[in-house]
Amino acid sequence: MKDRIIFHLDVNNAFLSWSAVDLLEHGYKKDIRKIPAIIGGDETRRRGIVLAKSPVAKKYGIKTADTIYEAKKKCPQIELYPPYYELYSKKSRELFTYLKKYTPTIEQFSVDEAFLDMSGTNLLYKDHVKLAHTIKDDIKKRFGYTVNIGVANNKLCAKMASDFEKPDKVHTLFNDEIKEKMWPLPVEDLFMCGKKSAERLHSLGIDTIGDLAKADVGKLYKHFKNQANFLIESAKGIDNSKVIPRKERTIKNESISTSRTLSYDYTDIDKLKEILFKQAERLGRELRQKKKYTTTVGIVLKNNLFKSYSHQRKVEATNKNSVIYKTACELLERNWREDPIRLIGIRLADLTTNRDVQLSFDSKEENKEEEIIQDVMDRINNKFGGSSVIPASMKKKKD
DNA sequence: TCTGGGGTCCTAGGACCC
DNA sequence: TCTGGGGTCCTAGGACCC
Repeated sequence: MKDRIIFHLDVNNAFLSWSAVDLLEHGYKKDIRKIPAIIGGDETRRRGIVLAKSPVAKKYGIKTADTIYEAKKKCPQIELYPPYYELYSKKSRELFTYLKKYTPTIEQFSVDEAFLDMSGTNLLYKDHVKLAHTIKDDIKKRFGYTVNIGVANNKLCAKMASDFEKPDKVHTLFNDEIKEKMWPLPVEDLFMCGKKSAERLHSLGIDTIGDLAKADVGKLYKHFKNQANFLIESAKGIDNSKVIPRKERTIKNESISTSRTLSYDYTDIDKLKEILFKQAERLGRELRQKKKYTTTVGIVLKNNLFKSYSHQRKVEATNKNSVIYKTACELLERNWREDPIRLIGIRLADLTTNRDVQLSFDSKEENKEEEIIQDVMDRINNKFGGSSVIPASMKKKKD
């Protein structure tokens, strides 16, 4: 079998770069990529964490997901900019549209990451490494920000390669380079080996990816169960997964969710329900937009001690705000431990496309009426955003 | 004013059925 | 009179990713 050629493309400091480009386009004098700057959440609303950092900020030891408080301690003159998610979606769409001209086999891995299967394009592109450079440079010229591209024989190695040295670089990690380029790295650098797994591996004396590649599956099985084999194969640079465009992907139990960190801890169940109401509405609308129905409604709570707990329940396939809200409220009533709540959210899981439910005539009539009302409200809310229209029963204060 | 928000996947344990 | 046991569905919790 011929070797595959896979690219992994990663926008350097995506949120910060995209904000920087947008600010410059709007006449802002500073390029925030060149100063100690971060994109971060709102501290006053208790969402103060670092979402992206400039290379200078990184030099001060600031890491993604640090608190803003920590970041300021590490670098007092740090400049903080808010995130603009709509801008990021727009930049992301723009990028993916552009990438499609090189291959139709693109997998969007996140808002700023993509896998491209370049196998079989040898006739078109003789030198894939050169092509990667061309794409990288063209993106910089066209869009004004830099990317890293990893070139390898599978997705895992391409992903590892794009992570090597940043920014604005192309790296290769072909099968014959794995020992030399990947094995000396610490295990925590291995994709899908997170903090918990890395800690355990270190405690077993497995420190580098090379150590892990040579480890005995039997010995690791005790600690990692079925994960053991996967970790060792990954360390060897083995990965047979395909590049699958989103549309063609089948997800086992598709879910959508929304959650909110509250600006102070709530101890009043009615206030919690008000939040659930808005969330039910938002998810209901998303469901209807996707033309899907949910069969599982769940809530998630995080208390003042950062302890999270969740409860879920199967429901008849539905896309109605009222059912989602009612179920969420019941779950809250039954399971809230009366602890101060820092975060609350709703999750809809096991989404389906068709609603194979038998309805009685009466409920059909009721249904129709609710559907008409919901449809009108959706259209207004989609147009004007958020909860422009809400039932009178919910008309009062905001979060 | 220290610790976001949106996802996928896996596992353990209990209920229930034959 | 010693406790079967396989399969499926469901829930809660957690690991991992960005």
